[in-house]
Amino acid sequence: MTEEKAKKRISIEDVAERAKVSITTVSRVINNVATVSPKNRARVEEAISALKFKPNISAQRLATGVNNSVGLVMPGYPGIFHSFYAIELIRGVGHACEALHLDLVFHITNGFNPLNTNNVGGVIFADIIENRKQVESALSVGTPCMVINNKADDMDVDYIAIDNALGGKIAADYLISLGHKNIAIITGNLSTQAGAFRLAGFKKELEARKIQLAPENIYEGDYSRRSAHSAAEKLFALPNRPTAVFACSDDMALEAMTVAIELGIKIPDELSIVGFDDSPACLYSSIGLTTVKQPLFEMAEQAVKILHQIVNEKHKGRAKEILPPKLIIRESCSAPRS
Amino acid sequence: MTEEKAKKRISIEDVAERAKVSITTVSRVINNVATVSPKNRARVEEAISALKFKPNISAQRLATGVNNSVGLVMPGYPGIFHSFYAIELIRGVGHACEALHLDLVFHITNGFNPLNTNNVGGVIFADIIENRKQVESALSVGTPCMVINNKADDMDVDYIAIDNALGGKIAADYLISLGHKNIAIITGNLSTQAGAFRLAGFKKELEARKIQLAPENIYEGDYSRRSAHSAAEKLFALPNRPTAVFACSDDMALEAMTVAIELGIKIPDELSIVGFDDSPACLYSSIGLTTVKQPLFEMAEQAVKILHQIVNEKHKGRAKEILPPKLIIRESCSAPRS
DNA sequence: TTGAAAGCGCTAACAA
DNA sequence: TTGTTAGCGCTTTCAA
Repeated sequence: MTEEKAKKRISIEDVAERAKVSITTVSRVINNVATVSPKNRARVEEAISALKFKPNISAQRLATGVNNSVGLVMPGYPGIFHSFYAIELIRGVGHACEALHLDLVFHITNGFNPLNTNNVGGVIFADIIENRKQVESALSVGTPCMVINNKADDMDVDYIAIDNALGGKIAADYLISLGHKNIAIITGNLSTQAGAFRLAGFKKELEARKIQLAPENIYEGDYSRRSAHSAAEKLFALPNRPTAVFACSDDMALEAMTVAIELGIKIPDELSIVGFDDSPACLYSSIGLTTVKQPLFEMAEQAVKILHQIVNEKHKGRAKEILPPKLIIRESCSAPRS
Repeated sequence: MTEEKAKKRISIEDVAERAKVSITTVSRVINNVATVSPKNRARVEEAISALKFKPNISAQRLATGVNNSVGLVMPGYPGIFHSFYAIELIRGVGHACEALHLDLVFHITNGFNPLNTNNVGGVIFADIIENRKQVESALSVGTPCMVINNKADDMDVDYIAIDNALGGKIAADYLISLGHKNIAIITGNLSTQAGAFRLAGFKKELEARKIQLAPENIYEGDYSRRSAHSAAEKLFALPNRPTAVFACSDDMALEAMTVAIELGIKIPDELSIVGFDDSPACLYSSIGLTTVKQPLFEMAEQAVKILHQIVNEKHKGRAKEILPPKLIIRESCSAPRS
């Protein structure tokens, strides 16, 4: 056998040998510990770059017990990745991880498979729909968790969410202030918090302002364009057609707009529409969509920061943050024609 | 001091103790080794679930030297995440990782910061724009790498890409077969392979079919809607206005369509448009966009599978795969008006 | 079928 | 300022 064995990865020992110091000293320069003589530091650095040494992170984690990575678990239902929502979360989390030098471990879940959260320092659950079990399981083994986009008050977990009720209120308030009295809503999926809260906030504001919300003016959608399409058709065929509609997502608002245009209904003159999300799609519709913008990116970023504090035990108490959405006015609304 | 110390994580030893076996036996059941008596196996399993034990993955990796995670590094330039391209890659990679039980470590890069690829089994580089150095560095320390969307023939690295030249040819072929003779192109960024190859394939096919491509019918865009907007304005103002245009991305095609409509040019009667990507935006334009679809999801999935083979030394030779795009016909093209 | 013990590559007392 | 050494939690010979 003259065969060579595969050359093994180079380790801290190889570096130590070449630099003629102990592995401890090498470890010290890796970790920027001050107590290393300039001479030794230089030699170690030379050896590191000559050998192209990169520390073995698994070994570091095992030795320190510290794991500087965060898991991001997202529900894997079809279409989620084509939603503006998911993209913004990934971007925000990614950005924050980058800034904090955290590894981002990305996990798409069906909600049922058990999750081994033991290889991450903490976990961010982007929404909890089907996967409450996974959150509980992570919590039970002591993994720091952060839930995004759910007011998870029933769960003894830290969370950060959008104030969806406020979002509904903002939409209602704007439409009312424009003078509308016959207002409709195409809701999101009401089994999601976002869907339910937007409707609730909207309703409440109408009530407070003494505007009637007729039952036939409430149409339950599910965020999909399909659902908005049929909702819009029914709404626009009403004998007493609403002069304004609040669609609980931009996709749905855009679809409603398309239906209206096909029907020859003039926007915003005959119909005002407000959406929710401020997705890029708004910008390229024929009529700029007025919408309620949610700080998704910021929410995701903030989630990472808080999780990081929790992991480092720098966070006091449960985090329960609620971020306000805000109105972006474009061209799709006006006062009703009298 | 009556204070309790934080309870430590439960380890294989705790399980062994409770099950009254050695840690070796516990390790065996974790790893599904056959040689464990049913009785012991049952006891270990009981202990594991009672204690909610989850193996420490860093320790496993250190002990085995095997790292079942793949890094995905994406360029971090602004806007990438709003591109259909990036999303499809993430989806495809995520899906394949899920199927192969690989951890996906997501890394957004500016292209300059050094990358420690030592904590992943292999790396997928989604496109290489600014970050050729990072690829070379990963390669030099022996990390298995896979480049996506670049025919990286100059780099001794495995890659998988789309046949962009074929994409250009397909678009040209379709337009020619419809009877067009005055055809224009709005190119992508020509400093990217995709941009350059699509143009080259397009040009070549026109030449082969003896169709003249006038210099003023070639307009260099950069995939952005802005660039397409000004390109379209110039193109449509030409004295001898083209009857067909191939825009090298759907976004650009859609923008060109918008400009045309504003100018009162009828699509497809007076102008045929073909795009590239088959992004979801196509479906919701007023006129369905005929486009060249690239198998991005499949490419990403395939990249993971190949990388996985490489890591496990089950791949013979360099992978150099090229996937064909295909034409999706919708409503934006017709024969030219004679 | 089982267990003792030697690492995997690194960090962190502790001693010098 | 430096080095020795004992782990971190797991896998894997090797013997029994």
